[in-house]
Parts: sequence; structure tokens; C-alpha cells
Amino acid sequence: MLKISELAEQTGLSAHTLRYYEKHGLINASNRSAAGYRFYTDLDVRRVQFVKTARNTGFSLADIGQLLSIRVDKQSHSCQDVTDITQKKLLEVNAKLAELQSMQQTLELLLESCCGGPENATHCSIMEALDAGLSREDEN
Amino acid sequence: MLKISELAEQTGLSAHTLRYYEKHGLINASNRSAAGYRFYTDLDVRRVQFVKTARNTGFSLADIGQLLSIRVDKQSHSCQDVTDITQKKLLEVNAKLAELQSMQQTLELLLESCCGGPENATHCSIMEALDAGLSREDEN
DNA sequence: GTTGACCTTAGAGTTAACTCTAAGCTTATA
DNA sequence: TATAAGCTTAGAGTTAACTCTAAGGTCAAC
Ligand SMILES: [Zn+2]
Ligand SMILES: [Zn+2]
Ligand SMILES: [Zn+2]
Ligand SMILES: [Zn+2]
Repeated sequence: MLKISELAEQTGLSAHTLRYYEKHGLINASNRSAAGYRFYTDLDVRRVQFVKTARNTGFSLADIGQLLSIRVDKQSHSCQDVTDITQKKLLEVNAKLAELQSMQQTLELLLESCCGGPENATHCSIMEALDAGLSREDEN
Repeated sequence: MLKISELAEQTGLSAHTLRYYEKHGLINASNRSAAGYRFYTDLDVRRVQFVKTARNTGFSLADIGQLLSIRVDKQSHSCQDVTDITQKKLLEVNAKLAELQSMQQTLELLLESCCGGPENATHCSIMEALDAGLSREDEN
């Protein structure tokens, strides 16, 4: 049985974050000491690690709540339930990716166009491009 | 001279957002009516469009504040001042991009591994992978 | 039997960029 | 002149996921 600081160390999450996850219904300590100290079992640890892995994969805490409710009762859920959540997340990630890639391209073009030198910015092509709405050609 | 709602329509920003930008020092109405109504000149409009373009490019409002102070006094700033801001933004974008691409790859692998069917999730490879810390995916 | 580290809770603060509300003026139209 | 639409301000609310604080209780060690 682990105390919260030991679980924190094992998972790389802070004790604050673990309490925050508990408050939001994601995890729980199976046991409490007489004085109210949380004690975590191996099963608790695995659940926290599941949360952490899902978090790293990009799932929101709300998504993870759903995944956890599948996890504790797999019989009552289908693979489609799982792929629905995963697919939805992939679409979100793809949308953000497209946005960021567009920004990346714009920023790279801006940097290519500017001398980046120490003389004054009266001729700066980055400022000109931003003033011109990034040239009317590839507006979306 | 445009009223705030007219500027909003021309720029595609809401009047609320325009007042918010003003409160944060990004824009201003050159004139006010006797009763205090904001009135915007062509120069004001162009400044707002600059802000909007910079926003679409990914710059934060703080970045845009810096870009605007260069814009109003180009003689006192260098191209390097401009590229410093742009370069910093590009690094941020690249970092987020890398993170999202990793998530995308993980999500795609998860989806490939799961049948997505209607039978129960006791055998679901997505759940297994999340339980295993994605170790299967990492090895691929 | 006293440090000092660790634990508890409720609740406030953080971040960015909005978004909205309330209460009261102003302006245009009928 | 009455009505509706639009303007003003200060300030509160939203979102997500923490992050931290205060005030106090507990525990192991010396
Ligand atoms: Zn230059
Ligand atoms: Zn330049
Ligand atoms: Zn299946
Ligand atoms: Zn499956």
C-alpha cells in the first residue's frame, strides 16, 4: 500500500494532481488510514497509470472518464464504444495539426522573406506581409 | 468613420472582441463622438486588420503588442527584432506540432489495432494498449 | 515529547482569449 | 414622442487542467 507521495513518485504525477483527479472522479484510494490518509493498492496504481497513458495520448479528462467506465466493465461495452472515443480524438488532433501546419508554413515563409539584420525595419517584408494580410493569394 | 459594429462587420471580429483588444492596448478608436461612441478611421481599420492577420498566423496578443510597437515606429526597430518574435513563435509551433504528431501516430496505431466492432470490449486491443502504457505501439 | 516531514480539506489562483451581463445612455426611424 | 437598436462601462463568467495556499491533524524518529 502506497501513500499519496509514494504514488506520486511512482507515476510522475504530483500529489496535488492525484487529489485533483480524485475530485473529478477519475481515481480513488482503495483504503484510508484511521486518520484519513489515502492508501493505494496495486490496482489503484494501474488505474492511475492508465489515466497517465491516456493523458499522454491526448485524451481529455472527460474522455478518460469514459474510457475508465469501459475499463471497469468491459462486458457492457463494445470495441466500437472505444473506437468512437478514439476516432473523435483523432479528428480533433488532425484539425489542430492542420491549423498548426498552416501557421508553420506561414512563419517559415515570413522568416525566409526577411533579412533578419540589424538595420531598421522600415523595409521589413514580415511587417509588409502582415500589413497586406499575408498577400491576397493564399487566403482561406 | 466607422462605428464599432461597422468595424466588427468589416473585420469579422465582434464588437466585444474589439473592446477587449482596446482594453489590452492593441487598438484604439481615433475619435469619439460627444456621447463617447467610438469612431474608427481607415488607419484604425488597417491596424485591426494587422492584428487579425497576426492572430491567424498564431501570434499571441502579447506578441502582437510587440509587433504593433514596431509597426508604429519602424525606424527604431530592426529586422532582427521582427525575426526574433517570429522565430520564437515558430519554435513554439514546431514544439506543439511534434507533440500532436506523436499523438496522431499513437491514435492511428490504436485504431488500426482495434476491430471497432459491436462485440464486447473484453478483448479490446486499445484498452490493452492503454493498460500496457502503449508499450506495444512503442515497439512497432 | 518535540521536531519536521507529510497528510487532510476547502477553496482560491493561474493562463489565454475571449464572451457575456447589467444598467444606463444615445441615435435613428416612424 | 415613442420605440427599438445600438452604444457605453465595469466587471463577472467560461474553458481545461492544473497549482497552490491556509489551517490544522498525524507520524516516525531522536
Ligand atoms: Zn531587413
Ligand atoms: Zn525584415
Ligand atoms: Zn474488437
Ligand atoms: Zn477494440
